[in-house]
Amino acid sequence: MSNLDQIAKLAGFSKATVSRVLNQSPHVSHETRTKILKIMQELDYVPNRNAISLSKGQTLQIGIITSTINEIVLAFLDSFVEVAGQYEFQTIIYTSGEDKKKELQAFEDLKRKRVDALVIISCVNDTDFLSTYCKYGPIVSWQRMEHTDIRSVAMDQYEGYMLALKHLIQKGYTRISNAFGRPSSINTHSRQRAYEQIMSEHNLPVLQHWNHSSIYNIRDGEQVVRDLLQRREEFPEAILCANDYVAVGILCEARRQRLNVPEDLAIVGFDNTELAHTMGITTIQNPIMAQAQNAFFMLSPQLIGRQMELHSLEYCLIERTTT
Amino acid sequence: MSNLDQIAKLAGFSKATVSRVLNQSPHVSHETRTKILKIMQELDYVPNRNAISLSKGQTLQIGIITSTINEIVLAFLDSFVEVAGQYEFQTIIYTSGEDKKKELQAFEDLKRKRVDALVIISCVNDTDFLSTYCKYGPIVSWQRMEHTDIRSVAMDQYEGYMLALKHLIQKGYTRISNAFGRPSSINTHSRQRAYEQIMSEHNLPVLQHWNHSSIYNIRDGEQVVRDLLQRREEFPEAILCANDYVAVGILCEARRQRLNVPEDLAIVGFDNTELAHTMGITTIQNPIMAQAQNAFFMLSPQLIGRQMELHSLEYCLIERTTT
DNA sequence: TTGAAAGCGTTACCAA
DNA sequence: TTGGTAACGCTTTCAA
Repeated sequence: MSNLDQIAKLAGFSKATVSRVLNQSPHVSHETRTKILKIMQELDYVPNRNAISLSKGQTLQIGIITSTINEIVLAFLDSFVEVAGQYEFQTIIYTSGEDKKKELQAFEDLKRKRVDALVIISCVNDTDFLSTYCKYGPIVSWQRMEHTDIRSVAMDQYEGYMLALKHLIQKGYTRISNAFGRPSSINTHSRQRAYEQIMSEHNLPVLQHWNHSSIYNIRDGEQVVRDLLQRREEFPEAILCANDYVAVGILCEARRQRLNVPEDLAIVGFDNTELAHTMGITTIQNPIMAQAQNAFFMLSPQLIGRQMELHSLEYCLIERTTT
Repeated sequence: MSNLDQIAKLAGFSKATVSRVLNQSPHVSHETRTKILKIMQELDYVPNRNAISLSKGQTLQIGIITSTINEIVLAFLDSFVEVAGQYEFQTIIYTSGEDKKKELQAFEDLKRKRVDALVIISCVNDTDFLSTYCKYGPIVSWQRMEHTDIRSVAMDQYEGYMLALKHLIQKGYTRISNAFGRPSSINTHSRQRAYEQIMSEHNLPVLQHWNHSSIYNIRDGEQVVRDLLQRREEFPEAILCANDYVAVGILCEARRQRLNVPEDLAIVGFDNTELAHTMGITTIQNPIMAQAQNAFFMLSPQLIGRQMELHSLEYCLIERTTT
């Protein structure tokens, strides 16, 4: 493998000049440049990334942290990789599996300059603690955060959930249940707030066993239906789901149990993923791609010294066949 | 940010000794070690990754190349990140979007020592050309490859497809159609070979318009059903799919078109993903996780100087409700 | 057990 | 427009 020194010697110039050619400096004569470029080509030379990173103090790598990669995360991840790539940044995945120690490695990697910035999709460490890492580089979060200086790119789900609730009530459903995600998350709190508010406003019944938590995926959704069926006489008319995948699970299991959707049970998903479209599930359109792009845009002032305009975000309801 | 030099000076030792502490060298007195460790702690010191990578000539990063991240890729990616992480390796995603130039960047990054190794999930460049990069580091592929020294971790899909075909024939289906993936891929050729062989062996009909190519996802699957319905009188009894997602699309669209599954149309997926289970789709179990682990194991001799035993791979058929 | 010094391969500042 | 040289922060070899 050839290096700058060899190129310089062969060309009869100094390393400095070769470096200038590499960095498209205007202060190189045309002649010199062509000569050096020719030699680089002959030697099949490419600069060593580690040396550049060390010297510049910048790696052009961004870490992205998630407890696990599922289809919801995928939509965000995919969009983020795409937009970061447009600005020459690469993306490194850190999956924690909910392990605090493992998750912390990503933050340590910011400190040790392996990555220039960090994007949190989900995290389990204390956010106040995590925000002490902000001094090592910019950090943004998809997951909503409180009491920290880590900015979040997500929207308050209160609005979106409200949309779904109003839709159900307007359609005449009154016995409304929920399949929430992480119990302690801000999203879940927002959703609960919306639910409680509207149910009491309209004087609608709320049964304890209608509200499930820690429901994340298809299998969890299937289980919810089986749980609800335990008390058939108190069966809800509609269910709001943590995400579309939960809705898929509920829909499939409901069919398996000979329930008619939406007559026996109406279902509303969340996110408007491809699958919700395919299976005809009414859902809330969550602009994930726009949020992923915003995540990069929020990092960009510190990364590339450029302020980018953020996409404006808005929920909307997509009515399909499950309500 | 503190560095080795500062630690050394404060501790009253040389950089070499501090470095030895960092690398758990046995040639440091207990006293010295504790003293140095204490100072590191006080200064909140962590070594700079770029400096280490430059000095050692190793980055502990592995690049993984795919044209796009979809759910099938996800299963592989997720498992690979997991196993690589166990050996302290991080994973960098390169999505090419089928763009040869963009894809090549990953290989250039191997050359410029940004990554220590490469895993190809799918690629569009000429494989003979790509294999010239093998001299810069180990490369393995999930996608099957021919005529190169890039080893593949995938199985010949002939076997798996045969399993599905025999199952259908045994169940009495005779008008069998296909939804293939990338037309030029080795997988597709294997599948076609299996199909042609068994159909001629059993003297079964093969209609031109039964065989679709470039069918990759749910939407493509939906379209296949609409296409087939164009000629209702020549409608097949069964369809084999490129993957489970295609099968999902076909199943959903079939229902929408009031076709009964499996009476009017039997469906067989491929891969046995979570979704196939949920929707009760008969499919071929493809040990993706084992293949992802094998991918790392095949790199490991050159990466960590250790030969690992590969998982043995085997297909099997999972019968559910769509056949 | 410790230290001095030469790498690793760039960039960037100051002169010329 | 060019060159010399000091960073960048660590590892590793050779001596002591």
